[in-house]
Parts: sequence; structure tokens; C-alpha cells
Amino acid sequence: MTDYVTLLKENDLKATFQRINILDVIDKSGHMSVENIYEEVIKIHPSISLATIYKNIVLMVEKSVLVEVPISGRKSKYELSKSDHIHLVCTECGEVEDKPCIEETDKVFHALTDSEHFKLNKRQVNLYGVCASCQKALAS
Amino acid sequence: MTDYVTLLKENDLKATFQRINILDVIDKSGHMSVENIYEEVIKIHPSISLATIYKNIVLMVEKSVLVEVPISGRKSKYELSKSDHIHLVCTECGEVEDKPCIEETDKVFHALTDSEHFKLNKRQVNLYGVCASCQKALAS
DNA sequence: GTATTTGCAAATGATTTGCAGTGCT
DNA sequence: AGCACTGCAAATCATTTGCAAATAC
Repeated sequence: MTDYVTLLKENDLKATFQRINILDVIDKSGHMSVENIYEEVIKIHPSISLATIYKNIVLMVEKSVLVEVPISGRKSKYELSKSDHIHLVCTECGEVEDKPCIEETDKVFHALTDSEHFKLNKRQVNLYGVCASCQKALAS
Repeated sequence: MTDYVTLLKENDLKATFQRINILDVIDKSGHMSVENIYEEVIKIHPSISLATIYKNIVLMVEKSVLVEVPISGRKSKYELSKSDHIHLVCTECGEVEDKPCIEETDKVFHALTDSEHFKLNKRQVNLYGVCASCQKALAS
């Protein structure tokens, strides 16, 4: 289990029970919408308010503890900051799966942006399709 | 100038003045938020309502005439459907620029998804950074 | 002890909906 | 003519804000 207390303190955020639970819940699931986070955290900490979830997501995104994953046709999800990767987004069930990023791809991106004098900071690759389990469900 | 009337009719949508103007405005700018679309279209067609803009965007995205471009930390923008490309998103001014997609990158994506038994339908690549003109503005 | 954070309730903002009238084909 | 589309106003849903009480350090 990751040490969320340290992670928070390193980013000048007090280690409250609420924050630790938000991080824990996101980490367990991988990618979650605000609504989903609330539904899960409230099970562990029934008195938490939705406003607290919102305030903390905003704060933790600012501090780069969390990353927003915007998705076509759905609400954004949030994930813990981690090394670059690609998202496979299922358009049926909405699940997001991570795949490691390929080094070659990254080189291509830099080549593209350098020629534009564009100072590249962050890559975001979403591949939309149908996951294996939804394909099965659809076939039946 | 593209023939928006044909484009609409091919997609079973009546060619109303409102829709033609929405398409025209998006095409001219490249990428626009709902708000921006409304601000521009109202100049040409002052009686249009925001509800009509919303209804038509939903409809045209369903019919794949438009594509949603979700962006971290901002409202989604919309563009006309066109061949695959990459978005350079400036985190300062919010402008989005298109770059042609590299064939190699596409092969890599397919390799990644095939191994997952993931049926790939759509690619969405956003590269976030600072555009040339914002770099200049920031330097001064 | 002090500054930050929380939870509540209210405010704001964004998007959707219902419906009567209008316009495309 | 007939159905789809528009515009308005109201409804809903999502997110933000202000403030008094609670908590981390």
C-alpha cells in the first residue's frame, strides 16, 4: 500500500482522513469520476461531503498528485499521477485500462512538436473501442 | 467552402440555417467550445437560442458530423469530423492546433490494442504544452 | 495555537427538457 | 401536409462558494 500520508505532505497538503481515503479509493480502482469517488469514500467515511471531494480533487490536480483524464462523451475521470501511459477506453462500459507508453511513440511526438516550436509538457493518448468483456456481452 | 447542406442531408439531418451556421463557424475556427459557438453564431443569426446549439451539437456528434475534443482543465471543444490527426493544446491560451497523424504511431496503437483483444475504433491524442506565441508573451 | 480543512447550505453555472409555434422537404 | 426543428422558459444536474466549527501539525 502506497504511503499516501507522505505523498500528501510532500505536496504541502495536510494528511486528512478524507484525502487519504480519496487517494486510496482512486488507486484501488485506477480511474474514477467525481461521482464514483464520492460513492466509494462515503462507505468508509459516511460524513464526508461532496463539496470536500470537489475541493480536494481541484487541489490535488493543482499539486499534480492527481491527473484528470477527460473522456469523449463522459465525465472526466481522475487517476494518481504515474509514468506516461496510454488509456484504452471502452465506449460500452466506460472502463479505462492503462497500457505502458512506447518509447518510439514519444519520439514521434517530440519530433512533431519541435517542428512547431511547441513546448511539449504532457501527453494524453486515449484509444476508444470495445473491451474484450463487452465484446462478449454484445455477441450474446 | 464545404457544402454543409449535403453533409447534413447525407446524415439525415435537415439543412437548417442554424445548423449550417454552426458548422461554418466551427470549420472557420477549427475547434470551439459550446459557448464560443454560441457567441459567433449569434452574430449572424441573432435569434438563435443556446438550447438549439446544445441540441444540435448532441445530434451532430451522434451522427458523427462533429467530434468532441475533451481537454484537461477546460470545457470540451468540437471539430468537424476529419481524418485522424493529433491535437497540440496550448495550456496558456487554450488554442488547439491539428497535426497530421503519423502512420507509424497508428501501427503501434494497433499492436497495443490487438494484444488486449480490444476492438479499436477511435484514436485521440492530445499533446499539452505552450504554443510559440504564448512562449513569446511569457518571455516578455 | 494557528492556519487549514471540513461540512453544510446556498449560489452559481452548465446542460436538458417540454411544449407551442415554425420551417424544411 | 407532415414531421423535424426552433426558441423560450423552466427543470435538472454539476460545480463552486462562504462561513462557522473541527482538525492537523
